[in-house]
Amino acid sequence: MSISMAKGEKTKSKILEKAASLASICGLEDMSIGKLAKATGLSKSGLFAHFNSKENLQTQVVQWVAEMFTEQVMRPAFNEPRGIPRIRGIFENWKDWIEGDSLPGGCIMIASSTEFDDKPGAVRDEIVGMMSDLLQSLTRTARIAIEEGHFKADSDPKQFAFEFESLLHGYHLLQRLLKDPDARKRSDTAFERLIESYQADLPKPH
Amino acid sequence: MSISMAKGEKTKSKILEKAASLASICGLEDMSIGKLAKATGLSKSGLFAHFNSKENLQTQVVQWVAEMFTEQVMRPAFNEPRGIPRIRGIFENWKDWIEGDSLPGGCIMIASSTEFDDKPGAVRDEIVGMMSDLLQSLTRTARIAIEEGHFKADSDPKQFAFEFESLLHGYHLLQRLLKDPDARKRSDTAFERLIESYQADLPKPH
DNA sequence: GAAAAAAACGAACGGTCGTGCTAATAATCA
DNA sequence: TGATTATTAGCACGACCGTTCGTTTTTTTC
Repeated sequence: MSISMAKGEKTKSKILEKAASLASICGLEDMSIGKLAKATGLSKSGLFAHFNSKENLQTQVVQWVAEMFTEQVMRPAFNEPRGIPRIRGIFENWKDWIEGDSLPGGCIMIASSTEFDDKPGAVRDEIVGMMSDLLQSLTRTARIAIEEGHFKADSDPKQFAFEFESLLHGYHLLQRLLKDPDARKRSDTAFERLIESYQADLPKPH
Repeated sequence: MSISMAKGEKTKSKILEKAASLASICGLEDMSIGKLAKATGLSKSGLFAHFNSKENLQTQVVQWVAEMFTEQVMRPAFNEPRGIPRIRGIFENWKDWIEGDSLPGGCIMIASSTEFDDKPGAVRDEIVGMMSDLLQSLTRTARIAIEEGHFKADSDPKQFAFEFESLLHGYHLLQRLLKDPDARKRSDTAFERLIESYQADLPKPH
């Protein structure tokens, strides 16, 4: 009766998956329960019963996306060696993620950041937490690069995280709004310049 | 009868001003005609008559905001000397703009870029045009910095424009979503690093 | 001033929104 | 299997959506 966790959770996952797709295209607010019900084949009220408010649904979509992001962008990169290779891994995976390999509408985290920055409430709080965690992860990864001697010892890891994150936002703009065919090249160039400027002098002698 | 251009245009401006404020907070799509009517004191139908569809209203809001941006961010910076000072001017003015000195909800251009990147239509087209123009202006300004000898001769002005724009998006995130008290400092540091890396060697002897 | 034109209003439309209820169905447990 | 519980559906609600239309008010023009 209590440890079951059966059918309900299964369909809830299906719903959240569709919801993430839908929200990535039309936004978390514009994603209505009616549309989502149609997309999943459920009835509006049947779907609603899983979450007990729209705010709840939105919040859980954000959590779902955050897990997805961790799984597809961060975790694979942590198989890379510590330091710059790992940072490069995050960069590459994140670009793929933005291009819509997972969500058809691109990176919800970036989109919802601007959508909810002036809408107080539980959803905003969730997004703030998610983005804070992300920046913290990036900061940690930069700190590791310092420890490994890849980055200059006096580098500011939080500063690096900020500049790294900014770059991805820029890529998002070029790729998804402007559909600039040079988007990858532009962000790659900027990324190399960024790495270079943080990189420790005296690269290993060839 | 034809050259009049009187009361109508005046209230239309008032409407667009309020609309820009409202949209900066809740988004272009979530800004409803009803809310806007309440905010302006007009009746819903009276307001609607000025634009003949919501899409039209949204489009004109985007145009209005673009003009406002040019007026408050770009134009004052063009009083600065050509080259780096002018670029610095744009950067400073844009930060003020994002902080909400003009629009309470921050930079609509950035917000609507992610809101409409997957919604085809006239509004999206308008936003694309606006952002393209903006990047073009930034590119031109960087080219001038090359001409003035401030930037390295082999600098890629479009590349600079991309990195500059990215930075402002990053600032938007820190300032408006995360309310990071170090937002200014972070973006200032990144900006100086950006300028430095494009700057011509051999600064003029002191 | 009166006549003509422009601007704003009020009411209503078909739809969709989020959200409650109650009944039917499906899964689980005894 | 039958009883119980968890999951879905149907229906209805009040509110608001964008939009239309006919009327009234305000502004402009002569």
